[in-house]
Amino acid sequence: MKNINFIDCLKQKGLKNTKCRVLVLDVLEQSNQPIPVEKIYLYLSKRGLMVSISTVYRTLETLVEKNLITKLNLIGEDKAFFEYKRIEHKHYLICLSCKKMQAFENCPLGNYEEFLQKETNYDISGHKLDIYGYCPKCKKIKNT
Amino acid sequence: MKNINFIDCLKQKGLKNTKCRVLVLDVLEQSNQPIPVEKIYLYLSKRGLMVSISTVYRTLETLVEKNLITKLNLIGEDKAFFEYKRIEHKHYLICLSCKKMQAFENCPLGNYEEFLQKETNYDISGHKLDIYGYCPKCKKIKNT
DNA sequence: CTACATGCAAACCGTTTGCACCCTA
DNA sequence: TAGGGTGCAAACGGTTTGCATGTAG
Repeated sequence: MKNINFIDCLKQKGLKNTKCRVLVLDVLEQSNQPIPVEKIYLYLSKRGLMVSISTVYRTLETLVEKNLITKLNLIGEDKAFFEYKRIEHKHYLICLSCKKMQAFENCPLGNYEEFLQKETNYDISGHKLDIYGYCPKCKKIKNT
Repeated sequence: MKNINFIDCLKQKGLKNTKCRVLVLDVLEQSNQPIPVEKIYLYLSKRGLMVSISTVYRTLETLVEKNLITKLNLIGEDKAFFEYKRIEHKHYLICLSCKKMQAFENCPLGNYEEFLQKETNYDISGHKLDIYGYCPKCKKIKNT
């Protein structure tokens, strides 16, 4: 029962154990791609948790602050997406047509950050890389 | 007088030559970093062009459609930024504290897109890479 | 002269907030 | 039982839109 992990996880971060928080973590952890707020809200209610949308926003904000999830801004979307923060470093290949987001794990940056840090004297904390294109299905449709 | 270029440019794209469009292109072309809409609006009025904010939005939308400028969504900003679309391929090193955006031109992706295209069978059209950190100045402040 | 560009104000939509109430620890 | 979490509704801020008017080609 992984939800117990989430409960511990919340406790460690000094957060109270709340149905909403646990379920949000669960929903995001289950998903293999970032989700917009409305969908999170929807999933929660599907699982029988009726919360107000503002609670969802507040929950997400808290979990971002505590570094348990990540907020994403994607091209062509004017709302925020969220994803569970895994240990692995991930990037997404995003289909411009169907919006499907497929993760790929090997990061092409390599040790470029270190190099850039030396070169610019910045204190680099991370990067954001998304690759855009058309998935095999949409590519076919586009070309017919 | 580069504005003549812009006029030609608009004509080529089948757009009417408008003060607002030319000036927006000029403002973005002048800037060495992406600008939010309000600032564009401000610059226009500084240069003596009083337009309504909706015209600015419509202008930007049009120019994006015609591939003359690019719309950006940046982490931690809930509004859109725009930049002039140059031939060179650029990425930004963004300071999380002062929000300064410094471009760097050598793209660490190399031929990774080709590789990914072969591997995934996607039709890849581009990518978005931003690197985040603290600039030398803010880094110093942060550590004191 | 006509299609497209603009101004204005209202609508929109995602997100945030103030306040009263509730519940976890 | 105290301090954080929640619901509700209103506010907010960036962006879009409908419609009447103006203007480039």
